[in-house]
Amino acid sequence: MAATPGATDAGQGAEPDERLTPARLRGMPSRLLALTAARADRLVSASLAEEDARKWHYTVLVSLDEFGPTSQAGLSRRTGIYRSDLVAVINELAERGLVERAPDPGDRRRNVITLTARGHARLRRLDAVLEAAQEELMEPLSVAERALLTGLLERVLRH
Amino acid sequence: MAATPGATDAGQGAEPDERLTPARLRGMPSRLLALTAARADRLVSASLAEEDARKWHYTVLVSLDEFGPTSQAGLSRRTGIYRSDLVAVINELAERGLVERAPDPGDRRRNVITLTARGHARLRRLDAVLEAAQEELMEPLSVAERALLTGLLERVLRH
DNA sequence: CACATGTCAGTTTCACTGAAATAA
DNA sequence: CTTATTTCAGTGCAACTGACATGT
Repeated sequence: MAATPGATDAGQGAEPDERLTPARLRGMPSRLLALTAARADRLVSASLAEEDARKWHYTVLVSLDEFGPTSQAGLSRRTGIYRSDLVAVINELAERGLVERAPDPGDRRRNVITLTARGHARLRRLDAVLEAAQEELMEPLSVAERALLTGLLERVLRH
Repeated sequence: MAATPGATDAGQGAEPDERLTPARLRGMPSRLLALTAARADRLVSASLAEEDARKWHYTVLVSLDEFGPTSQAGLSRRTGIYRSDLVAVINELAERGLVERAPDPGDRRRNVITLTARGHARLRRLDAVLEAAQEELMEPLSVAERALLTGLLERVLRH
């Protein structure tokens, strides 16, 4: 998803006719990964959009929930969202009353971002929505196969 | 890779500190897919860039090689590249002498794009480069595990 | 008439940069 | 003086849209 915001675009919306895909491309791991990530991203983004949320909203809310109130710079480091872009994300969350932005008395350069009660409630809702999206994505696989897939991906990622 | 051009961006370049990633995000399939696809894309794009090529160049060359001379609209349908953007891709390939653009005598709206001898040679080179990139990506996995991974991805994709 | 093709000019969306204001 | 934080203005790129000219 988003803690590395992830395959945001994930490629062209207009998928080509798969039957006409050149053989050399069909089994190529990088391509399969791109296609699958793109589908995952579409699923997740669409689910969140129905809840008036975006991936970064979720990422920030989760991070605040698990680590407690944090400065914007700290959030940026945790989430991978650029400090510049975080401003807008926090603005949107604050508008919706999901977080509060208050100056840090201990270091007056900082804003401390805090999850509100509404933010908590919204996060629980989004957790469920995300869970459902993952389920839909992995639907063709058994539980054991899902674990296998994530395990293989983790190993590829662990360099 | 590219036949659906794929997770082009694949997310922010600045990956967050993985140790600080919220637990709920860590094992999330959509996120693992996004991260892995991003890494794959970086690897592939960098390899191709060293050869003065981009993913779409490869996609178009492969498509011409496997299906023979094709109109731009046909190429667009096969590769998923927008017909508007194809113009630039074909221009770049033609500049390098890898393809030729000639009016179709049978249907004068069309340009027929043909792979040149140089284009063939370049394609063989790019095949090798791509193969090496896939190998580097999948390096942590055994041959059997690679097949397992691609098989699982194919099943997820096959809806 | 409609539809397809190749082209161009444009918007949008994101990742990303640079710099200013404030404070440590 | 150097460094960190927040913010804003703006760049670059890739996907995508709309429209036009030409031809079927």
